Amino acid sequence: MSTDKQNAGKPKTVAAHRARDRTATEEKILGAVEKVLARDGFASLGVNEIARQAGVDKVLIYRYFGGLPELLRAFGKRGNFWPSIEELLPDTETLRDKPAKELLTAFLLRFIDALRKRPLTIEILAMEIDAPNALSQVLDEVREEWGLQVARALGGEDHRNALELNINISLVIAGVQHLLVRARRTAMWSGIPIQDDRGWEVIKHGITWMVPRLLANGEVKDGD
Amino acid sequence: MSTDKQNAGKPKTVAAHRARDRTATEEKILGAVEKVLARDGFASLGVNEIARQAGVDKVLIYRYFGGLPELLRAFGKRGNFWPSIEELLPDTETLRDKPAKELLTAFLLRFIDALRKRPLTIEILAMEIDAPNALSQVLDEVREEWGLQVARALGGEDHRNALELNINISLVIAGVQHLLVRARRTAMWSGIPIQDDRGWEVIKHGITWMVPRLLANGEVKDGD
DNA sequence: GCATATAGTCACCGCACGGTGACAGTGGCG
DNA sequence: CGCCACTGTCACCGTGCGGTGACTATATGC
Repeated sequence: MSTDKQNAGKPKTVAAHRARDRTATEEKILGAVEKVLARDGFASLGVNEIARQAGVDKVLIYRYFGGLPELLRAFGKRGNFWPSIEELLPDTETLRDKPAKELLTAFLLRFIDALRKRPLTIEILAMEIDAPNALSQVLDEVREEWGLQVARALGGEDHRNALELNINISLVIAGVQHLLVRARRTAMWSGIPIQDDRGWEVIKHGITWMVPRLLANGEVKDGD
Repeated sequence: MSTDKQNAGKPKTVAAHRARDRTATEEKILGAVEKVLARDGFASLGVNEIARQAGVDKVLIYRYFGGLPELLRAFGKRGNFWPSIEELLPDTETLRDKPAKELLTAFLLRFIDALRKRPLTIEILAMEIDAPNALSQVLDEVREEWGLQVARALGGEDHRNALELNINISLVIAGVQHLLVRARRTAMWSGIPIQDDRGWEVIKHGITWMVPRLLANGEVKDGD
C-alpha cells in the first residue's frame, strides 16, 4: 500500500488547464513574492509558499526564472526600493543657494520619510542582516551608487571637518535604519514610540537640532 | 517493508551508556548552545543541532529543560551578555567631578568596546531583529533596567537641551548597534571598515568630535 | 490536418526538522 | 536482595521543505 510508484501515467482527473500566458504567470509569481514578503516576511519566503500564493505550480518558478535566487533578482530589479537622490534633495539646481545645514537637515528628514514609505525595503534591510541573498545583493548594488551620489550632492568636502561630519552622518543613517528595522517588532526605543508618527517626529526634531551643531565652525564652548 | 513499526522492543545493540551525571549533561547542552551560536548563528540553532553538538540525545533537552525556549532562557540567564554600568562608567564615585562631555564620551566609547568584546551578544541582537525568542526576551529585560540606570548615571536632566540630547544619544547607540550587527557580514559602511579595529577607531573619533558640539551651550554659529 | 514547441499539472523523492514512546543500564533506599 | 526512580538510547512519526521527471492540454507554423 505504500510502494505504489508504478501507477504514474494513469490520468485520473481531467484537470482543466489555466490560460496559456507565460508573461501573465510570471507576473503572478512576482506579485506573489511581494505579497508573501509583506505578509509574512522573509522567513516564509520559499518556493512552495510563493507558488501557493500565486496559485501556480512551483515548477514554473524553476522553468521561468531558474530558481529562487534568480526570481528574487528579477523581483528586486523592478522595484523602487531605494529613494533616489531627487527624492531626497528636490532642488538639485539650487544646491549652492542654500546653506549646508539646511541641505543636510532636509536630506536626513526626507531619508526617514522615504524609507518609512517603503515597508518592503525595510523588510529587505532586516533580512539581509541575517540571511543575505540575491535580493539584498541587488539592493546593495543600488546603494553603492547611491552613496557616491549622496557624497557628491551634499559635498561636505569643503567643510573643515569633512571627515568627522561624514562619520556622524553615516552613524545617524545607520541609527535610522536600525530603528526602522526594529520598529517592525518593537514599539519603543529609549522611550521613543518608533512605530508611531509622533515618535518619528521626535527623532526628526532631534536631528534638526543636531545638524547645525555639527556644522558650526565656531569654537566649542564648554556647556557643563 | 515500509510498515515495520511493530519491531520495537527488540534490543539489538548493547549500546554502552555514558556516565550518569545530569548536571554535567545539562552543562554540555548549554555549552553546545554557545558553540552552535558562535559557529553558525541562530539559523542553525535547533534541537537537533544542539544535541548533535553536545553529543547528547535530543530527548534530554526536552526532559531537562522542557524545550528549546526554556533552554534558551536558561542559557540567557547565565551569561554576561550586556555590559554593566560599572563597565561603562568606572568612576561612579567621581561622577560629579568631571564635565558631562567627558562622561558621555567615555560612556559611548566604552559601550562600543564592551559590545565588540561580546560577539554572542551581537549575534543575539541580530537574531532578535528577525526572530525574537526566549533569549532575546531575557536580553530585553536586562536592557530595560540598564536603560534606567544609564539615564540616572549620565543624568542629562540638568542640561537645557536634555530632550534633544537624549534623542541623539539614543540614535548614536542605535547606529552603533546597527554597524556592529552589519559588520558580521559586511566589511564596509560608507567607506568605514567596520570589521576592523581601525574602522572603529575612526567611528570613536567621530563620536569624540561630536559630543562636545552637542553639549555646547553656546549660540550656533552658521558654518557654511 | 498534423507535428511540434510550450504552458500547465501531478506525483514523487530525499532530507532535515520538532517531537514522542518505549526500552535498557545504573544507582540508591527500603 | 529487590524495588524503583532516574539517566541515557533508539526508533519512529508527521510535516514541510527544495527540487525533478513525466505527463496532459493547447496554440502555432507548415
